[in-house]
Amino acid sequence: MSFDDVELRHLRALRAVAEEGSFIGAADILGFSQAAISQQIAGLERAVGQAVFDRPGGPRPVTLTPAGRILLRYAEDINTQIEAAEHDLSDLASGTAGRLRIGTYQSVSVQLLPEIVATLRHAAPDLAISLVEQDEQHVLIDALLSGAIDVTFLTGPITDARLDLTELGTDPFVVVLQADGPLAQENPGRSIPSAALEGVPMVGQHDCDCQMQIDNGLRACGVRPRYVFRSNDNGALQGMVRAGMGPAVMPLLAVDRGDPGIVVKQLEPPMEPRTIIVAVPKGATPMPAADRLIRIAKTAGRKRLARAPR
Amino acid sequence: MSFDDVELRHLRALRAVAEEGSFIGAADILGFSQAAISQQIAGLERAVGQAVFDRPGGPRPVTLTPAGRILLRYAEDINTQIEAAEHDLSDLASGTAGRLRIGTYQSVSVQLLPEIVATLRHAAPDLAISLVEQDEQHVLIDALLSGAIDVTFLTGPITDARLDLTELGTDPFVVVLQADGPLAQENPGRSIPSAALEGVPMVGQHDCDCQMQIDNGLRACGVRPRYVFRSNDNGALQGMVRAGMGPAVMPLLAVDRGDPGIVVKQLEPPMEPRTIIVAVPKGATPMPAADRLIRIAKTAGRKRLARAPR
DNA sequence: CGTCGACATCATGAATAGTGATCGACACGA
DNA sequence: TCGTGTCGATCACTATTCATGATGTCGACG
Repeated sequence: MSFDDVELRHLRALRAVAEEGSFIGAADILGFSQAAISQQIAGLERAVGQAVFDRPGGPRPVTLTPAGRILLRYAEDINTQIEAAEHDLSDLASGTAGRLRIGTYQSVSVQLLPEIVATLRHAAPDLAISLVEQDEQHVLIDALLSGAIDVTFLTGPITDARLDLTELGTDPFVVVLQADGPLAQENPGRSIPSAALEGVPMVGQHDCDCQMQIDNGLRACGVRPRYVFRSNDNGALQGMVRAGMGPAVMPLLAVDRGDPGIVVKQLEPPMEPRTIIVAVPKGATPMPAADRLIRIAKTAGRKRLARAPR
Repeated sequence: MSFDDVELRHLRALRAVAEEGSFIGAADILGFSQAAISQQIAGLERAVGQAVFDRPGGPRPVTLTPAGRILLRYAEDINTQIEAAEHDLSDLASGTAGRLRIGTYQSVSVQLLPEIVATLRHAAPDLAISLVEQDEQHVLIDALLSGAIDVTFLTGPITDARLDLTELGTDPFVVVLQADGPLAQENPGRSIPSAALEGVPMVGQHDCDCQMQIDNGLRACGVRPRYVFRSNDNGALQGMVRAGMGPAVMPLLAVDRGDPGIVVKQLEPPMEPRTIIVAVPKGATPMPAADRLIRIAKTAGRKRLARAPR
């Protein structure tokens, strides 16, 4: 018989008896017989090795011993914890409260995510959403697998057996040109042949997953890109295009199409587009809030992205 | 099946499995079979209404679900509480730590209590001793019965069925005279007849339990006391005696006998002495620290007080 | 494709919790 | 002082729960 035999049942009985001042009252509250309460308290006292109640006998109320008072204080605290846990878990189950940590990267952050987050906030006002922006995809994946984030956006094509992937659609790579620059004038249509970029000084991001995909795509078209300006800020890139530094190949999502100083053209032949993906850990129990996010993201993707391939 | 069915056993299993990453490991730690752990986790999951572990199957370790992570955090907290409770209770049982609140009143505070507290501190260095000084006895008794203090000094004679009384000894009432005043010169022996006080201006305390006992005692000897100065500070009273304001009748414990300006004489016939008593609530489980205090106080009483009557 | 490792499940026996009845103690009122 | 009522303890009994060992199932790995 030791302290480890204390169970929540005992603490609940302790609380009830202390509140009611009688075993019978506690029995009523807890829905047990008086004998059950008597035995529970006896069990508790055996476990802690000392009496927790003084029983004056007769119709007088039982009172806490010093040990009982100490124990009761902890019992109250523990009860509070349990209730908080219950609350948190029901929040989690409903997906409408608690915490959702979302991994994201720049181009998604700019255009797609604000709309998704707004919708999610509206659907679950008490959900604490936190965003982790990180342009290196493998870092996002590591964070997801380690539990540092609950769900993350990624770009495909990608296959990873440890992830559960949901494709939202595709985001084509486009060429961004100075609106009245020579390349735009030479190519008045909606597209521009990839050969037109060969040897042209360009602007682009610093080496990252996204830029590598662009460069690989260009090389596949026979273009060896030459960069005269690099920045990871899409607005800065677009500003440089506008200023005539050179064209940029960017994912469409990253382009601010309201800018009159630039024009957007499709590459001919088109590069394989990247797919926008939401990922959660494979096999792991999903957070309902993450499920909700994915549903919302799919809706947003249908509206804002090209149809997903296959 | 509801959240109320969660028991500490479940949380212990949760912790063990989460730490070990396997049911079998947890079973080893807790000293159960693997089947038992499996059932405990299953019971926990039924109680909370959602899975707490993802079982990937095969030799890969089980991992917490989001719900499991939340629950585990609370489980850790609760475990901490339980351990703290165990610690506090063992402190209480040994009486060497924790908290002891002692009720006291002025004359005990001055001479008897410092020695007792010093001894107690030496015997139980980690015990947090707090003193509540209050000269109105019924307030001390109320505080004791309501649990605001754990043990209190009182003065007798007293009978109260709600209290468990321990008499430490008696503290006689004595007459304090100006050393070279007329009353001292007229009564060179060790005692003074009560009649000598009749009509003499005296100094005494404001009306309190103690002073009432003195006045009743004097009246029983046929003396109607007349006070020309009152203070509840024993030092002030003694100073007034020294200054020749008049004699005082005080409990011996309250007299600073090292003062050469005063002499102490027994009253003849003697008044019924007050008894010094330590009280704890009757019937209630005693605090071991209170028991220890009482034992120490009895020793101190034997040394410093007259033998307790009968 | 078979084996191994790990969890689930099942049948069983033991421990335990809960129940209703009864006992004993105490305060209170006649 | 003696019922009397109230309350907790205890008892015997029942139902539930718990733990076990054996077996089943699933996935990973070679």
